[in-house]
Amino acid sequence: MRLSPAVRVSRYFMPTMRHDPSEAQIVSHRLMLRAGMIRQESAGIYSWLPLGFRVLKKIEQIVREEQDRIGAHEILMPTIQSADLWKKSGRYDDYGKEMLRIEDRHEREMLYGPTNEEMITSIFGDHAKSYKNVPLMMYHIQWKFRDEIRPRFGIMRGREFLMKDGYSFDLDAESGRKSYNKQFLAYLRTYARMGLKAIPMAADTGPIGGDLSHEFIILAETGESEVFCDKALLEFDLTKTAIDMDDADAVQAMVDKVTGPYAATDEQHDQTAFEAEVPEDRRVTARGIEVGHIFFFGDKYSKPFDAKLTTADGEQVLVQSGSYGVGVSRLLGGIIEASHDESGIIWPESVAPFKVALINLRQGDEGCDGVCEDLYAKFQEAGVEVIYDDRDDRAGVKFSDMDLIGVPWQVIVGPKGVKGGFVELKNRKTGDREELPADAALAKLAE
RNA sequence: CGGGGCGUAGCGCAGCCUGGUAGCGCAUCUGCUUUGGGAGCAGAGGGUCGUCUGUUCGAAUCAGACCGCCCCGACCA
Repeated sequence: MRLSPAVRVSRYFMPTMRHDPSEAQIVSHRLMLRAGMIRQESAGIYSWLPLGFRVLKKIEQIVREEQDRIGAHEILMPTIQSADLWKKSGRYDDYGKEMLRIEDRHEREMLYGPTNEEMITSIFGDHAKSYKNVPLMMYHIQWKFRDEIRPRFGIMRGREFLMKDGYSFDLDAESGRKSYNKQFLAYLRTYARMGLKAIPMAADTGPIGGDLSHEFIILAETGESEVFCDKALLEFDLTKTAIDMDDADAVQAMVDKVTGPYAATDEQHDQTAFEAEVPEDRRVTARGIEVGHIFFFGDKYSKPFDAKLTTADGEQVLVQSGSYGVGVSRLLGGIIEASHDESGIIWPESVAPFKVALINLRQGDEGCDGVCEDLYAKFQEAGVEVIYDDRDDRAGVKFSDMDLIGVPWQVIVGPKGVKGGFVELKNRKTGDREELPADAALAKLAE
């Protein structure tokens, strides 16, 4: 989806706040409200304002690209589902009060979907009948609703949230593992592209057993659970390694490499094993935020939905499946928790709402206006997303707002610079500034 | 759902105890002066005090019920 390439702050809807709203406790919630990215509509339910929407879409797009890269196909299933589907799997009763149940005008039982295993299994099962139809992966990025007992932390644990959920379909468990592995690596790439260090941790596999369930955790002080891992995992960078996703052995080797070192959430943690496996100086104990969960569940859903495939030998077997979730909206909060300072958000360039903030320090000054308008047009021509602060306001207001919303680069145009033939380029993250001619700044940012 | 707290202008809050014309800071609008890190002066607009019921001559203030929101706990992408 295409986002507008450039906006003027004077014509934008960006209700920034100078003070912290009293209801926000954690950093990401406070900053998202202050930056005018979201607005709470109800407990755990938010409207996405222009700035927040842009970031949400950028994150969504990265998730999408990495799913496409491993050959998963995007679909879109509805938010509202029929209770019948869930009665078939038995989860209509199991899910309890977290499921938002509604009734239509004909008094049919419906629900706002908390996830889509039932639906995708019935879609697949109705149309795929042969071993020739697999392996197959499909995913969608859709709003979900879980009626949390106590929503909190803003977007991090809302009731309505945007989630990518993917599903794999295979003829047997061995092939299923290959699909699982592909998703595993896709997840590492996805998070890395957002500037996050996500650590896969073995998760509870429930009644199915096996080793095919991982939670992806990013480290942040405000994390909901305590996690323990080998420091080696923090130093590993998958994006630096080229790998052929169709080479099952290479993929497995990579997964083994990343799952080798000790890593566990408090639920799975074994202190004795931790101390035995990891030298003291490499033991990391921190708090983590779960931003993804992948799970191979075999025939758990294919059985009730009777989703069977005919093998090459003419036998009927239940399809083997897994599901792969990414909390897309939660990631905004996660990224902010991991990347901010006293002044506000520091977006990694890959998800930043704009790459450049163009700041006119003297709106109405012929020279400043001229340089800014010229740069504004040229950034657009160069395909650089730019937000131009053209408000007739004090410099301090603009500096603060642009720092707050976390745009990676600021191009500052003031009367002194205009006279001297230069603009100032500031890096939001490092705070480094340099003075250089406008053309040079343009060239540097257009790279 | 248990425990705690809050609801007064867009945001942050005071007023409530002890009932009597609804206030402050920031933000907004107008004018002048300012102009490289959230300006100064002067003026202006903005409120069914969460809702309902009661007590009272009179309720933001007292009582009851309800609704909403926040925090702690059990639960979760």
